[in-house]
Formats: sequence, structure tokens, C-alpha cells
Amino acid sequence: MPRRKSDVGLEPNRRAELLRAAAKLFVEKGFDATTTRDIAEAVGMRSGSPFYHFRSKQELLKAAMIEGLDAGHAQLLSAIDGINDPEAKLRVLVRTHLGTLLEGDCRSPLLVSEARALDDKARAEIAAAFDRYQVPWQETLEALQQADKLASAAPPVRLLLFGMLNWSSHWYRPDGELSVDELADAAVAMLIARPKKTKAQQ
Amino acid sequence: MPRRKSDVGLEPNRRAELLRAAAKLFVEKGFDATTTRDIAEAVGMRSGSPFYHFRSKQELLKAAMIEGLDAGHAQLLSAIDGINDPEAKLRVLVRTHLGTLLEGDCRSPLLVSEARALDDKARAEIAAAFDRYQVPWQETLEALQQADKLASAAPPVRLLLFGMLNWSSHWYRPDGELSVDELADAAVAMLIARPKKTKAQQ
DNA sequence: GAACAATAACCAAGCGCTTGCTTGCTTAAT
DNA sequence: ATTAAGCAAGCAAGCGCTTGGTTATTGTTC
Repeated sequence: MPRRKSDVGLEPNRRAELLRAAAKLFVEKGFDATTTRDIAEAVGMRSGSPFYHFRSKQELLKAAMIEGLDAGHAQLLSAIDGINDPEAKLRVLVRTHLGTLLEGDCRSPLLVSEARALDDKARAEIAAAFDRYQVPWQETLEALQQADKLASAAPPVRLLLFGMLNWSSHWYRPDGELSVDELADAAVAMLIARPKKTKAQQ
Repeated sequence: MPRRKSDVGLEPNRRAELLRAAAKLFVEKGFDATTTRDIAEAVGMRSGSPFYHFRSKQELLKAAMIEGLDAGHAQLLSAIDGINDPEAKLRVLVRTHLGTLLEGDCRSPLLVSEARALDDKARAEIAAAFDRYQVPWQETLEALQQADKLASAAPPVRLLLFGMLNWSSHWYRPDGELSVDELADAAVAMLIARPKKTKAQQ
């Protein structure tokens, strides 16, 4: 029974709906602990119906990761659009990343740890999507180094930075004392040696 | 059929053997993707035999995490024993932590993300073990702040630091260009504003 | 514009397999 | 004689996925 046009207000594109529900459940419970029945139920389908849209559970994960990462990438680009100062740019990158990580409901960067459930080919595609995501970060870090605001822009710096941010999903509680803005500030402050103060930073 | 004394070289304590095998598999494949049959096979048992030592698969995870964390804690304490300079202390903490993370074969800190498979009570016990583990870190960070080598020793700093380190297990390759020692140096350098150089840190 | 065919998007039912775990028994050590 | 430590076998539940049918929509032909 397909959706009628009279069912207004309901997402007509059930594929995207499945992707969002799957991403959310995969993040919350993990890939293996999430059953295809969970996903179907989350969008009001019967247990076998998701397989009309996706050939396998793995393909659902793969699509959720890639499309989620690309969406996040686009969000990053539009967020830094027009910003020239590299420090301000980094601040916006960090804030936006933490936003999709802690405030969104798909939170695709967290699914990295679930990629082990996929085969080599799928993992390669995901790695490519992640490379795209990292481009603006690396550019900004190099600009910061050029402006003498960063000691090094070697790859480990970028990776350590992502670690700081991504791991925060393990401990950050939105109802706690720390706001996401403050967290973003703390992360940026750890990276950048403030130019105005010298050795003794209060 | 219990182990004979004549089976020299084989671990007599099969419980610890099970714990190590389970921790390794849980880290590699995740809790849900690891079957109790995998664990049994890894130590040369039949599929039902692990349940003589542990009441459930969850209890295996819980024990692996707590005993792994406490072992890591003891290793930390003995590693910093006799070191007074807080910067050297931090360096050793980071290096030791990365050692158990990237070079050990249990790597218990990585299992944090698998704790969601446990109930509230078990998670509370694990959180307590993690609190113990974090004590020397917080002490060292505060000593660093007192010595004006660190801008802030507020809790987020410690948590961001753990993020940097723990996340490295997602990308670090032991056969790559970067050694664990260099990685430890890079991580410490990101935290500490070098006192000898000022603004332009080359 | 009515009749019909084709298609998209599901549902109902269930198949074969794997899972965590149990039970009853066996054997070596104490 | 008792116990610690395991094996052999298997159960019930849950898993990913398939199959065949059903229905509203869309396109085509007369």
C-alpha cells in the first residue's frame, strides 16, 4: 500500500526516513545490536519492508554513513562561507562539527567505529567520504600555521583534534553545566597558543 | 577435563585466559559481533564452557573492563613512581596510556563504547573504575597549571585529552610512519604551551 | 474518458541459521 | 568421596532476509 497524497505531513521519501532512523539507532545501540526490525518499526513499517529500499543491513549502514558525512560536509562549507580569518574559521568548524555530533539526531561521524561491520570496498567508499570531510579542516589548520598561530599543521594534529571532538560524545551531557559553545571554545583554546599572552597564560 | 600439571607452559588460570581473549575480541569486533563461541574457541574450549566461569556474556564484558582498567591504573602508578616534574609525569602518563591502547592486546579503555550493552548497575561499577584511572591524570594536570604550564586544568581539559588519545586507536597504524613515542610527543605538545618559545613556535 | 497494463511501495508469513545459555554427564585432582 | 573444570548435545528465541501477494498510483490505448 503506497502512500497517498492525502497523507499530508508525512515524509513522502521513505528511503530518507529509513536512513535517518537507522543512523539514529546505529549510533545509540550500535550496528549489531540494532535489528532491521527496530529500524522498520521506527518508521512504521513491517519487518521485511526496509529490504525493498536497501539490499542489506550493511548497505543501510553504508548509505547512512556516506550521505550523513556528505551532508555534514556541505553544512561545514556553508558555515565557513565568507569567513576569512583562519582562527574564526576553525572556531566555526569546531562548533558546527560538535553541533552535528551532539545536537543532531543522525550524528554520522560517530558511526566510524561501526564501519568494521562492512567489507573492504564499502569501507574504502566511506574513507573517501571522510577525506572529503577533512579537506576544509586541513586547509584551515595550514592557514593557522602560516599565521603563526599554530605550531604544526602535520596530519597528526588534525587527527588528534578530531579525537578530542568525536570522543566528547562519550561523556558530554547536554543537560550538564557545559554548553556546546563553551566546549567548542575549550577545544579551540587547547589548539591555539594565544598570541597576546606569552608564557604565563594566567 | 581439567588441565593437568604436566601441561606446562599453558596458563593454569583459565578464567584470566578467558578474560584476555574476550577483551581482545570485544575490542576487535565489538561486543555484539563477538559470540561466546568465538571466545571459547580462542582459548580452546567448547561453546558452553565459558559459562562455568562467567554467568553471562555481559558479566564477561564487565569483568574484562574493570580488571583491565585496574591493571592499567596500577601500570600508570608504577610508571610515574619517582617522577616529580609534572611535565615529565604527563609525558609518561600519555606514553603509558598509548601503550596499553595501541600496543597491548586487551586495550580496555577502548571498551568504554561497549558499556551500553550493560545494565545501569554494571555501568556504575565501570564508571567507578574509570574514576580511579583518572585520578593521577587530574592531579598531574593541576600540578601543571600550578606551574604555569597549562592554562586550565578544568575537567573538560582532561576529557578532551582522553579523547585525543583514545580516538587515536581509530586511525593509528603501528606500521606507519609515526611511532607511538612521536604520537605521545605530539599529544603533549598540543596541551602544553612551551615556555621557552613565545608566540612564534616555528 | 473509460479500460487496461505496468509499476512502486508495501504487507503477511515464514525459512534457515545463529545466538546465548542450560542440562546432564565425565574425568582428573584433592 | 567430593569437587573443580570441562564436554556433548541441544533448546528456545531472535536474526537477516526472501517470497508471494496486495493495493494505490501512473501511464497507455482505444
